[in-house]
Amino acid sequence: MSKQLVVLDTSTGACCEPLAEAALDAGQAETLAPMFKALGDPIRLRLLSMITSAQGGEACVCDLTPQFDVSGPTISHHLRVLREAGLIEGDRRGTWVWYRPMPAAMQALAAVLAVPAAAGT
Amino acid sequence: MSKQLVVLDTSTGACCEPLAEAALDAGQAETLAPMFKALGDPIRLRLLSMITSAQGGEACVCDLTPQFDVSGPTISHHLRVLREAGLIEGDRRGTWVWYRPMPAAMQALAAVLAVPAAAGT
DNA sequence: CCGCTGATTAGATATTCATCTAGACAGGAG
DNA sequence: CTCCTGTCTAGATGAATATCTAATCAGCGG
Repeated sequence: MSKQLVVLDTSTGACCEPLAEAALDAGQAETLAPMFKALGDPIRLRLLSMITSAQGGEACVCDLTPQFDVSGPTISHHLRVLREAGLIEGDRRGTWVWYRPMPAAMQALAAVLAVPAAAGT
Repeated sequence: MSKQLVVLDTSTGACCEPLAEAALDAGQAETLAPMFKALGDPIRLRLLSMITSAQGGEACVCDLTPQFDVSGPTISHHLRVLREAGLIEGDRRGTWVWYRPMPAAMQALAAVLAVPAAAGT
């Protein structure tokens, strides 16, 4: 289910193609902006980073929470924001809840940040 | 004002490296989160996209403003947020002001979104 | 200098957000 | 069932934000 499209144009055989040739339209911006907004908090950025780089591709809330100076409910709130933005998903497994990244969403954001190669040159 | 961080390790000279192997530390998150936050508004996202994909790698405020339904000062405010986040820079040329993207900053953000390729493997 | 156009700054306001405490819900152990 | 631990929800509050109008600054042409 989490098999996802690769937005890269590999026809030339090179990676890092200039993906952002055309400007986003209003609808795309309305879709993508909430995802970027979700990353606009240091705690959420670290949470996503921890989840994404975790062994096995997922992380337990019980391992995430103690790494921050804020209360448990605050971490829960931030995880919910990331989840509602479509950047992560989670499920309870017995006592603990585990979260995984959603690669397609992250790739969609990365694509927006691809600067046309000829920008400066 | 405009500080010039480069959070990327480009020492290998190769592109598309798996940059997000390790989780961000608190300091990196504090640096990067304001940049993501700046992109967390549809108008700013479109502004950056327009500037980035503009002919010649820069765009005039006079061409950007009419494409939105908000007032001139509001566009000016959003451009300032993008500028203070280090994502764009601008200068006045006679009557008009032109903005350009800052590719290093955008690449730093894209690197955070690189999902470790071996996540599932 | 005076007026005109483009862009930014200043101040006001209504909304959104991050955080907390208190309480509820889920699941396992005795 | 009862207790305990882990996680989430609810409600409150102070701070940050997006937007506007009015005013200011920068440059150009008479």
